[in-house]
Amino acid sequence: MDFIVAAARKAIEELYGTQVPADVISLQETRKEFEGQVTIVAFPIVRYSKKNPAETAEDIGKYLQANVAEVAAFNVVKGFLNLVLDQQYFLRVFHEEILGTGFGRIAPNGKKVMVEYSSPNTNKPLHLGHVRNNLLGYSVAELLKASGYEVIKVNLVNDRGIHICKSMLAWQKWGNGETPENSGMKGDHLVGKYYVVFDAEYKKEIKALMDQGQTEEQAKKSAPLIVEAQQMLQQWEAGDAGVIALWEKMNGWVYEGFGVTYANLGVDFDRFYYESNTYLLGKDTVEEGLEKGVFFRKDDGSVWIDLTAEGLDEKLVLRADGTSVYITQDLGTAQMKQDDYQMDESIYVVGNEQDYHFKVLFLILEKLGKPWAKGLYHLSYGMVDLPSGKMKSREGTVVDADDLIGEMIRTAKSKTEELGKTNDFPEEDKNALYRNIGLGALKYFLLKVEPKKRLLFDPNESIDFQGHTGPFIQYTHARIRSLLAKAAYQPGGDAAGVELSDTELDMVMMLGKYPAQIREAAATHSPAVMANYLFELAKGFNKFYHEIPPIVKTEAGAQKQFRLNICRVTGDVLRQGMSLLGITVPERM
RNA sequence: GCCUCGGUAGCUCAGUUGGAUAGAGCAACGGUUUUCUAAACCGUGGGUCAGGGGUUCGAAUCCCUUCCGGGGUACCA
Repeated sequence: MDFIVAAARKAIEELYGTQVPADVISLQETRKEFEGQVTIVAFPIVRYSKKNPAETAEDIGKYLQANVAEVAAFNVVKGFLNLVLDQQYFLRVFHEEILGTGFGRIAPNGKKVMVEYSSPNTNKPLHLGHVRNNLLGYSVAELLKASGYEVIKVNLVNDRGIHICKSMLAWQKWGNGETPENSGMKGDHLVGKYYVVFDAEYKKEIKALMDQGQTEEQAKKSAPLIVEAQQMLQQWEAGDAGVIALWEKMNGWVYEGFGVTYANLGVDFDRFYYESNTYLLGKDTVEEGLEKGVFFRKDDGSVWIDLTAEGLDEKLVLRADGTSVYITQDLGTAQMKQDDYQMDESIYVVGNEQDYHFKVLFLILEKLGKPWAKGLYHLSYGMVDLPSGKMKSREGTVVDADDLIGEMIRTAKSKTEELGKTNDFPEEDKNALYRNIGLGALKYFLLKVEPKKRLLFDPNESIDFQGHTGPFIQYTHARIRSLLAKAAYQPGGDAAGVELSDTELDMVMMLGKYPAQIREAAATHSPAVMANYLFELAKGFNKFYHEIPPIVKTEAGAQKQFRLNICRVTGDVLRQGMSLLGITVPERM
């Protein structure tokens, strides 16, 4: 629509003798209740026209109608100039751009971006919060790929630390040699079970100590279990062969379990980093900062950065005993990732409880003069809450990822069977379909909400399969595929002899937006943008489908071919767009 | 306390480079199947865009302020 802006500026120049910047021409889609497709707002122009908005709009409308071939007519309503574009214009756009093979494919931009997501702890299974993280990370990576980036998906696994030692210790004490094999329990769940056991036993000890007169704080520090876990962590850091072997064994179980969950979610990674390899990094960076005078050392030997000038606090970057803290590691890891890949941008998909951490991290890297620091971005997303509030593993209120996936598939199965449309499917296809629909519903549910907003999940209310949902879009796609098959669709056709009805025009306009939607979703790191667009498109298609006479039974000709082309492109855009959300669409359902 | 992110229909959410009478889905009610899949379509009702002030021709959108909610503010990660 750039040509409208250009023409309007020319109109103003010729009518009023003054040049105006492009942003004076405010273009918007014409609201449904008025005639036309594009609207120019007259108010910003009045200071150049020196006339009232209605007269200004009238002037420009007349000029455009006379001088721009595509402008067939216009009307003015309260200072809004609504332009009616020629049908031929839309038909040309449809046949030359939308119908082309490259539609929706954006050329490589030569830039490399890293997306770090998932990044789980290895002491317990994944829950709904992780699911949101994984789906967001995967989708953002796909969106960036589609908008021209080279993408590296990275998972930074937190595989060491006190929490893992807790599981290890509890298993050692009370596990009786239980393994995933002999118990039939998924590895990550098994390890998680002992994490819970640890916590329960630890609490008992605390209570006992408090009964003996200790304060809660003392008790928490002196309970034998926590002391033992800390010793275990020290042994781990010292490279104790027995502890390392146990650690490797139990982490192995967890990775096997995570692998299954990742496969079910359909997410993947190009590279895994492990904190056991990175937790010592960052000390060089601290040295560098001291040399550059960005950091300073206190009398006790601890190293700090003063960010009060930026409205933040003083922040510790190295402990007095010379060991790393979280941010030390992250400074080092950021440098390592940069050295490994030399990417232009780097996105961290991490919950909003770490907003402050990343603000500080990026600021420090900038102060250290890292040229790549400006390419860092924290994709911060809101927590997934239950009606009762936050999910808490200790109170057993977490929604387990594997359970949820299983439940979604079962629900999809029962809903599908209720409808009875797939009774003739082979068993294998049925199961694939249930999985398709169940996961489609779950993924869409999580991705349609703007990332930074918190998300409410009610375990007692199953996720919908009707209305603004994944299955709605999947259904629309299946319907299109079925129709095309019945009509024995063949590509081809041109604008000659085609008349556009209102819904057909709507479809052409909506389809035309697809590339811009990819760009916007990628630029704003928001799968929700794509999700909402696809819903609008599917809704528009269903309306179109109901309004026009049955295509299959229509007599062959330009109009029929045009409608089939609309069906085909809509199906393709739905399929491609959903794949950018990590959702697959079925051929039948 | 300070920092930060939210608050839009009964519920879940769209809508912010400032534009027309604020939109969907669910739920409720009514209609559509001798027509290509009714997981669909059409219609009805439903709003103090948290409150107040300001800027503007025009504010859900920008500024100030109050209230409510989340998160952060560790020599934890």
